[in-house]
Parts: sequence; structure tokens; C-alpha cells
Amino acid sequence: MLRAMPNNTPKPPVISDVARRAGVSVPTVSRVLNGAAYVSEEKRSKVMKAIEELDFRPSAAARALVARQPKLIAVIAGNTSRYGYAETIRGIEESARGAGYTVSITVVESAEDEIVARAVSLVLDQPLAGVVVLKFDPPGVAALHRIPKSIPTVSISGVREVGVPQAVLAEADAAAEVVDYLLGLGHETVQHVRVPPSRKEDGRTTGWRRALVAHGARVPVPVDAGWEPESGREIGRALAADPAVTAVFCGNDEIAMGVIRGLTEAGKSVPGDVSVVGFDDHPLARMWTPPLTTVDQDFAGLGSRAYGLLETLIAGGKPKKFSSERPTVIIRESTAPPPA
Amino acid sequence: MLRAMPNNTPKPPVISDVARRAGVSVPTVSRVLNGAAYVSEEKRSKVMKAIEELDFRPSAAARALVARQPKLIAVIAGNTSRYGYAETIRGIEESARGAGYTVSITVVESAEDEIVARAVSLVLDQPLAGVVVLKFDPPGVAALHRIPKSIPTVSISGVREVGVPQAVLAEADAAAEVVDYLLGLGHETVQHVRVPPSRKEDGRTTGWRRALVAHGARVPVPVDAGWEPESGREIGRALAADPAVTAVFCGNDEIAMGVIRGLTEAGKSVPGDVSVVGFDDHPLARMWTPPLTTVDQDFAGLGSRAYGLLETLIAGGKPKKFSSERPTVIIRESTAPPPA
DNA sequence: TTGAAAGCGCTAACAA
DNA sequence: TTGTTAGCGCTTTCAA
Repeated sequence: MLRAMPNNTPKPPVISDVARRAGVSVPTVSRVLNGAAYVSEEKRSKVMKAIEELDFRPSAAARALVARQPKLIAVIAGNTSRYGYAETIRGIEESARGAGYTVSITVVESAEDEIVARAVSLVLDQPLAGVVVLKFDPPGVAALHRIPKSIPTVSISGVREVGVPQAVLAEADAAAEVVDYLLGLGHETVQHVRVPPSRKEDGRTTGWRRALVAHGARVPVPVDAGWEPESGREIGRALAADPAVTAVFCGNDEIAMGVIRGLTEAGKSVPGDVSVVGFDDHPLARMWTPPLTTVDQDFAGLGSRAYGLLETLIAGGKPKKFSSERPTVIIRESTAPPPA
Repeated sequence: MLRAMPNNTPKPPVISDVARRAGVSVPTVSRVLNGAAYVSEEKRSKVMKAIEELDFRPSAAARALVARQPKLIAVIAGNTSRYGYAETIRGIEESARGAGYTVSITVVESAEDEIVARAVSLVLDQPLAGVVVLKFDPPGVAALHRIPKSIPTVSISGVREVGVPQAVLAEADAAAEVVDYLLGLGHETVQHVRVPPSRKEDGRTTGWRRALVAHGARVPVPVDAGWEPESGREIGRALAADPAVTAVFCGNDEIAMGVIRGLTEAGKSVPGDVSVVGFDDHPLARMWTPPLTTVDQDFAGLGSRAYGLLETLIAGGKPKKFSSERPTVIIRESTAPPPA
């Protein structure tokens, strides 16, 4: 553990050091620092010089203490490095940075009470302007429940839910469109391989089911995959054994790639024997063999919209309850009519 | 832009509110907060109760001001969402969180002076315990130069460099090993497709060149790729036209996948006609067709080691100059002897 | 245009 | 065991 020991670096200069060196009062230094108020050219330059010489930086802690709104936005997520998460965070950070905010990220490793409490508490220990919670998974959902109402908060999700303002990517509609497309190609039904859901059922699964039912098609039991492509591979191998499956809709591209690999290893051809669709439009989806039919999700835009909602909230405004957008289906070469 | 408007959320409770409600003095509240000193069971429970009721959280800003070390670590990077970056950040965050730190991320979009200055300034405006700079690219390198020496700082890189303490993944050695392996298979030389380097030459290129020279093999002119797999594809197509290239060593897996795709599209077989090696062991590398021979880089471990260095620095200790580790070559199926 | 004084929310030192 | 008194480094009145 870290001990509170004296730091070996020299104590950094403070504002009074600058004032003394420049021969002015502390508030005057503060004035030139903030570009505000009137300061004579003479003093201003003296102060600037002193700042340079001392390599002075105002203490962020002191500034934060004094009235000023904190300039930190916390992002809470169950994961930071998987494609969708990373891109969403990128979108948040980019927008936030543009407005002068820094973003912190903290991951909640599981939905277990103690883990969630510890992570949230860590987050709240910083001086925060607001928080964005990625509700892509159970840890995210659990974390949201623990954020005090007094802190401006928005969430990000794949489905509309009541609660704090929310940026959403309307997955269900896109999923339904995928199924429509596949059924239109002549497939009798569409198998679904889903990623770990954030709740009982995620938007992709809901949309898939809805479309199947709307078409009067048989609704197969969804197969659960993990987050790793490897789990898709195993499922692909298993699916290959069932001649009834001619079309598979996967919860994300990585899983789809794994499924394709498993199918191929088991001797099936994609899309000749079975069509496979992913979700997300991962950068490698178009490089895949065959290039993957998938759904483009603008994660960065999603993050950016979440920031927008939060900004309104922080400013004391009343943002829309939802900022919703519809992902786009991208048809490439992993889908075709079923074998005759 | 965000205006400094009054917030609509109620002003959060402060320590004096708790003290008043509990009928004790402010320092007493502080004492129970910090678990220190003697406080009677009676008052302690009164205070706890007041804290609960008010949902009070001590102001991090005030705490930071008063001697206590801030609990925020800033990560500065040229990117946050690409595989290696995201994983490295994950490693940092995980270790930092374990020790009670939150991590902020801010990206530096280019090495342009103004951009770098703005980003760094944003970072320094937070009360920081220390900073980790990802020197994987020019923006990262530029940012490092702007961090004041008074702030505990470590960097992360693929090659050893003088300066602040550094966590390194010894790319050059691994790259050399790849070339040794390929040459051992019988290839006359190895073409190199590199990702945008952080400096004149990155470790992967250095190791590749070194091994080639050591074997007395011809050293081809490296081909520059971008970060997108798509750029690899174009290069692959171009490379297919040159019968002299039978082995290609790529700067990362995404590029390698693009190269393989380009090669394949141009009618070459991998590894029959040309062998391709990637770098990073991306999660999809083993799913690829053919499964990719690559180099496993433990990015999360790298991030974790960087945190370790920083922790020592923050505690006032003197960390090693380098925490170096050697990536491992992973041979899969995208490499074979050259065609007869 | 400038400085003196007050105070942000908290912890540390000192008495009691 | 507890309260009183001082600040931490800065910004913000308020006078001058």
C-alpha cells in the first residue's frame, strides 16, 4: 500500500511566492491568472515573468475548493477496452475535452454489492461535475443505483428506460431490421447468439424476437455466448450440427467472427450454407472472410450525445429524457439466401 | 459552451451541516470520517447517523487542499480505443483502483503545439497525484515534454529511453525473434509494414532491421501503413505484385489482417505463397483465417507496471528507471516456408 | 487599478 | 474525549 510519505520532489511554488517575487499582492496575481479585471500592463508583465521563472501552476485543489464548478466528469462502466465501450468512452472524452472537462473512468468489475459500492465510492471521492454510467451490463446497472441524486447523472443504454436522462442507440429496431432482411432472403427463421445481457433481455434480443413473431416465424431458443470470440467459435461448431439453422444473428461482431470460424471449421460454408450477421460494425468486420453483414453503431456519437445531455444537466437545464438514434444495417457478404 | 449557471440540484451538504445535525463540532465529524483519534461511541453513532441522513460526502477538493495527497492519476495518450492503448489503460486503471486511485484519461489529438498545450493544461487543472504518459505516438511524446517536473510522472513505451521512469515492452527483441524465425523457415528476407511510429523508428522496426542485418539478409524499404486495417489491405494488394516478397512482418495485428486480406484478394495464398506475421496478439488474431502468427504483448501488465512505478514515485521513493518485459512470439498458421 | 480581508470545506495542533 | 483556533492556496468581495 501507499504510505503518506513526504514527497522527494521540491515543494511547488504557490501563488504567494509569485506575488512576492513580482512585488504585487496575491489577488493581483490571481487576476492575471484569470485574465479577468484590470491589471496594469506593468504589473501584468512582472507577474507573468515571475510565473515563468518559478514555473508556477495554480493548485487545482485550491481552485476546485473555491466556488468553481469541478471540471471532472466520471464515467462508470463494466469494461473499458472492448470495442463498443472503448468507442463510447472516446466519444464522451472528446466532447468533454472540447468543453474543458477531464473525464475519469472507473470500472465496476461485477454487480456484486461490495464491488459496486467500492467503485462508486471511489468515483464520488473526486470533485465531480457529473457522471455518465454505461448501462451495457449488470455492473453498470447496479452502479447507477448507487449514484446519489444530487449529482448530475446520465446513462447510456441500448434500450429506453425510465430514470436519469439517457443516450440510447435503438438496438431493437435495428435487430428487427436484420431479421426482416434475413427472412426476406428466404430463411425460415433466424437463430440468435447473444452476448451477456445487461438485464433480462437486451434490445438486440427483443428486436429479433419481435420481428420473428411479426413474421409468424418459429422463435428458436437464443444461445448465450460470452464476450470472447472464442465462445462464438464453440457455438459455431455446435450450430453446424443442426441442419435447421441457416441464418444466425449474433450479439456482436466478435462473436459473429467466432461463430463463422466455428461453422467453417465444422465444414459449413458462410454464407453458402449459413448466413451470419454481427452487430457493431467493428473495424475488422469488413476485413473478415467473408466481409461481415452487421449493424453500424455510432458509439462515439452515442458518447457524445450523453455528454450533451450531461452538459445541460450541469448547467442547470432540463435535458430531454432521451437522446435516441437508430443504428444502420450494413449488408456485406456473410449473408445470402438459404441453400436450396 | 457551458455557462457557469447555478445548478438546479440542491447544494450538497458539507461537514458543518453534519456537525450541526449531530450536535458536535466539525473536527469531531472529521475524526469519525478519518477513523482516527478517540471519539465516544455515542457521538460517533450520532455522526454516522447524520452522515447517512444527509448523504454527506467529504469534498475531495477540500481534502486535497489540506495536505492529503489527491487520489487522481491522469493518463495522457494519443488514443484510447485502439487495442493496445485500451488494454494498457485497463491495466493502469485496474491497479490504480486497487490502491484507491481514480484515473482520468485525456487524449492528445496531434503533436501540434497548441493541441498538446491545451490537453496538458486540462490535465494539470485537476488535483493530481501523478501522471502516466503513453509514449506510443508523437502526441504522447510531445505531451510528456510539457509535464512539469514537479509532478510524479512515468511513461510507457516500446523502447527504453532516458527521462522519467518507464514501463517498457521490449518490442525490438521480439521483432528480431520474429525475423529469426521467418529466416529460419527459409525466407530470403522479410518485408516490413509499419504502423505510424512514435519517433524516427519504433522498436519493432529496429528489431526487424537488426535481425536482418545480423543474418546478412537484404533489408527492404519498410512500407508505412496507417492505423486502419484498410490501409493494410491496400498494401497487401500492392505487395502481391512483387514476387520477391514471401514473408511480411506487420506492425500490428489489424494491419496484418488487412494485409492478408489484400494478398488474398490479389490471388495469393497465405501462408502458401507468403507468410504474414502480426504484432500484439489481438483477441481476433486466433480467429482469423488463417490464425495469425503474432507477438503477444501484455499491455494490461504493462499498464500495471507503470502504475507500480508511479506509486513508488508518489510515495516519495525512487523507482527503477525501467520496468521492462519481453513479449512472446506466438506461432500459429499464417507462416510457413516459402514456396518452392 | 490595487490591496486587505474574508472564506471555500476540511484537517491538524492545541487546549481544555 | 472534545472543542477552539489556525491555516491549506486560491478567488472574491469591498474599499481605497
